[in-house]
Amino acid sequence: MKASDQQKKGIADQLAVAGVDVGAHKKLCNLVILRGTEVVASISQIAPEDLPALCIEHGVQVVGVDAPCIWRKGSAARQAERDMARAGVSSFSTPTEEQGQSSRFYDWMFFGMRVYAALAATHPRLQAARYTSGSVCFETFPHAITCALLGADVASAALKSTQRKALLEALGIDTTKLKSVDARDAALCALTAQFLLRGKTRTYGDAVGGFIHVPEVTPDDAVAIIAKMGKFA
DNA sequence: GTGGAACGCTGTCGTGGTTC
DNA sequence: GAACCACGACAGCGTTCCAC
Repeated sequence: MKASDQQKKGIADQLAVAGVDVGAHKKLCNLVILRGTEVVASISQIAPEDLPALCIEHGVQVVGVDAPCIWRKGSAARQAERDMARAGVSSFSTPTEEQGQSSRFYDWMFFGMRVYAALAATHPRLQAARYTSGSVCFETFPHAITCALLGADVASAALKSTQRKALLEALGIDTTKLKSVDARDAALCALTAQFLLRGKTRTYGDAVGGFIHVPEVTPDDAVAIIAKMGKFA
């Protein structure tokens, strides 16, 4: 690792970052706050409107959110989703707002929009491909993060429960505070926030359809992570 | 009783194979 | 080559089962 990268990593590890996994009426949101590899907080069933105060209380710099930041416009999929499909990363297809209103199945997406709206005053959505400074939130999602860290051919949504837990542990994060799959997904979002602070993220999409940020690692790093995961990779 | 894991469901997209 | 269909992928939800 270059000296400048070491310095960025050190700064990123000192700052608190957060990940939010968005559910609907019953589950609400899961919030996980990381500082370095330490899980500072893991809180479940939080209303979107309560997130800013918790982020400020813990000095959170960047928030990764597991929910679409923008509805689809027209019949074509969002640019970010098309980009990921070309890269071999399957993703959930964001509907139009009208489609979202037609089924309760999409209630969780409206909760996601509430998360971005609630954070707008303290952590406005990053609307550029690269992070420069300040407190922001950004869109990401666990399967894409897993694909980015392990490779699309290794990551499996079917094994998400065990594989994502093993991935977090391979990266040195204590998962004992992360009781549910949702908490672990939020932790992966927080982890991506650390990569964003270091300038080590890959970005899919455009300003119109919104950006999706995922970690960027070297092939050697991916091999090392997979080796640490053992049978779960 | 509580919490975690597993499973099937919904809705849409992209891919690959088959048919015309 | 174009059109069609089947399949597998993702997300969250609800239910069921099992371990503690």
